[in-house]
Amino acid sequence: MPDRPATLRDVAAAARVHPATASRALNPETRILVSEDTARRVSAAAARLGYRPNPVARSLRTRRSHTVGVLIPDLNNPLFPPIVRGLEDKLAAAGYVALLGNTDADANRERMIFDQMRARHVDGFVLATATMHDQLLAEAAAADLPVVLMNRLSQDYSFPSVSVDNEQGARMAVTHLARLGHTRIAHIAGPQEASTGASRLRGFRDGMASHGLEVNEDLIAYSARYTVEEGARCCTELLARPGGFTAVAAANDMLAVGCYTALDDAGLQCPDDVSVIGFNDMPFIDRLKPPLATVRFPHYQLGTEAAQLLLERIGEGDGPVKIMYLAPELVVRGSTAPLAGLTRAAGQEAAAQPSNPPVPLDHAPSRRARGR
Amino acid sequence: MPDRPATLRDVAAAARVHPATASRALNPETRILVSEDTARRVSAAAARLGYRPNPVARSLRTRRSHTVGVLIPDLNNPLFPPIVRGLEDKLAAAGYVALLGNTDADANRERMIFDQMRARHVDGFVLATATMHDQLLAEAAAADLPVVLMNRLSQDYSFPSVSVDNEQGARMAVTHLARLGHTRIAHIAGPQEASTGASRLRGFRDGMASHGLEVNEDLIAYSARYTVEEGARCCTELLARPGGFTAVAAANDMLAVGCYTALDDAGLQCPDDVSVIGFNDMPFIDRLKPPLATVRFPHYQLGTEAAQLLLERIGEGDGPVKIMYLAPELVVRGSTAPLAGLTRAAGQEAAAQPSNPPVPLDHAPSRRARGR
DNA sequence: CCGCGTAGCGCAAACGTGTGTGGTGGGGAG
DNA sequence: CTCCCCACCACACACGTTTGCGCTACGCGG
Repeated sequence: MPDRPATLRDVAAAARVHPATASRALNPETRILVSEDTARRVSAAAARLGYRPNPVARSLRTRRSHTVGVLIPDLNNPLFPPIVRGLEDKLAAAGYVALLGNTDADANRERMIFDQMRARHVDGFVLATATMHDQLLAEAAAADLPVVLMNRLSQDYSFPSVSVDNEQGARMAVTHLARLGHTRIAHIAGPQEASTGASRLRGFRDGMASHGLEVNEDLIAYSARYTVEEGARCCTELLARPGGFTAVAAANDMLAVGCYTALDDAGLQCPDDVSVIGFNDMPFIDRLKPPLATVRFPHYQLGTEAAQLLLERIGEGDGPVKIMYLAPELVVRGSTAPLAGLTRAAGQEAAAQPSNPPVPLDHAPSRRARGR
Repeated sequence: MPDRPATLRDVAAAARVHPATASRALNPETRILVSEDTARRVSAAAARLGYRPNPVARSLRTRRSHTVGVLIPDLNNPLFPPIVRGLEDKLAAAGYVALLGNTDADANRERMIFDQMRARHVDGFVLATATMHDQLLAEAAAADLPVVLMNRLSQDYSFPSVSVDNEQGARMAVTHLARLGHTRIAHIAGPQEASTGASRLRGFRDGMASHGLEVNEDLIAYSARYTVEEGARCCTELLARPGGFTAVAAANDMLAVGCYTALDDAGLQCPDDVSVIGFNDMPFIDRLKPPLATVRFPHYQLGTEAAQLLLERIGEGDGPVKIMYLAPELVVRGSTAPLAGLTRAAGQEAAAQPSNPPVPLDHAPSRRARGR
């Protein structure tokens, strides 16, 4: 065996043809240009020599790196691993590979990573980072770089995107709480620079209105980031305000977990004193102290759809811009309970059945906690 | 501005030198070969044109892709995101980028991904996949490909590796349970093809022996994979065997979570009826129903150290093979309690202080559950 | 029989960079 | 003054692949 990996010239020599012919014979696109006989001969030689085309040389020539950049805030956020897996699986099936970068919601870091990836000549970008109106999109558009937005939208430019229907999801959360009898419902809003934060707030307001509930601005706290700490801070802040509340809808599971800590510190019980509902249905969130009720969307599929959209953009150049929404799904768990003094039956909605195809983690049917 | 990105020839032309000279002037290694004056001129021209070296062309020439392959079982396992971040951060600082592949503990998939990455000419590998004696290592060694093992060892070949001291960690878990008064301690072993599974089992046996406790084979169940389901299956199996037990040390947090489900299904309370301790201190594991006691190791640092070792291998060719162990740390939480009938004081060990630098998730000091 | 279209293949030039080799000029030593 | 050495730079080629172009041979219609 050769210590040096077989090159196209070796294959060509073995098949007694010119390297150019070997190239055409091996490329499915151009195989029709060579006779069937020689194509077979070349293929045989390639197989015999264990030939593997050098993607670096190919990239240099074709100006296609078959890599895409994926920018996310932080891989440690349990929301992202399934999404990233969906992305990578889909991309890998098409011969692409993802370079992922964690921006930590830092604009400078984001800029650095973006430039670095552009220097590496990625064929496209999937942006799941939070900031809404930034210059990166303009640059990418100017450079004709395919970009797909994930879980965010952009009004300035029109980019393909795939995201969950956040307004609808927030409405569903509010509706659930309202049906349990809650009227004073608080909201911990996400960062308003993020489209998820803004649209979930809209959905919250809309849902309250449609149930004839007053939206008291005192019952809305604005978090600066999607973290447990921020959730705790906001919840504590809400508890200090006058009026009080019996339920809180958080814009995100992380923020909801923060509520747990804040309620704990205040000596309050969830769900007996305060019902809590989150958003995202992060892995393992169903195993928390009271299992967290939340709004689920198919994480893995979000990734595959984003990959699909990007591949279409890369392949066909510019077609129609597709904006895709995935339907959210209410998941009722033990962190919400009927308002004290109501009949138990008020809370007996059927919990949605877990039916995401690829999330391999155990979703054992968690029993609803009994209200007392 | 040029629609076409500036190339080295453009820079050379702007500085009135030959491209070769420009190349040498810009490369820190070879800068001494050109006069200081021209070096300055070239640098100025490069800056003015916004020149970014084309990494593809450079890779083709230098046979260095500045990419490394990272193979892990499954990104959805919460253990891995912090590790991967450590890896990527360290690699990025050195100008490298990680291509990560999820093997799903499937040998065929692993083989495919490995080949694909080799085809992409990665400069090295970080292998965190579980199977111990495989052919991939032999191939990599034969091809002189730098390889670093993460959380696994190989006796056949000598590869650099970084992992937690699994035996010591398992001993610490057993010691903790023994000090609480438990004598009948069960073990849910990890897959024995994985070095973690084997060494934690050794540590368990060793710990039991050093406390003068009998290691009954009936109290050891072997899981096929590190999953919640397998943990539940094994725990149920243990419960069905004669003799009984009052504490269980799982080889992994996932398996421990499975114990929760199994105990729940059997109508048993943790920690009142059975104490449970895990291994890894996965993110969010401190927020479970009873917060899970476990053995922690610095995840992020595991990643950075692996990256460091790999970079050394890549840079300096072959030096001494370093085998690095990170010290584990016992984390006592509410899932373990003194054996019923003992004095409370027996369980009053000080909980280890959380002091990992980079794990940004909230580790609120979880109060120990009171044994009754 | 000739011309032309076409299938099939070879030739060579790229893509952008790194590097071995050679050549030129100037300065210092003999 | 001559020779040599060294600093500095240009030349050319290589890395492995794709692709536009042109050449040859063959078949077929006029």
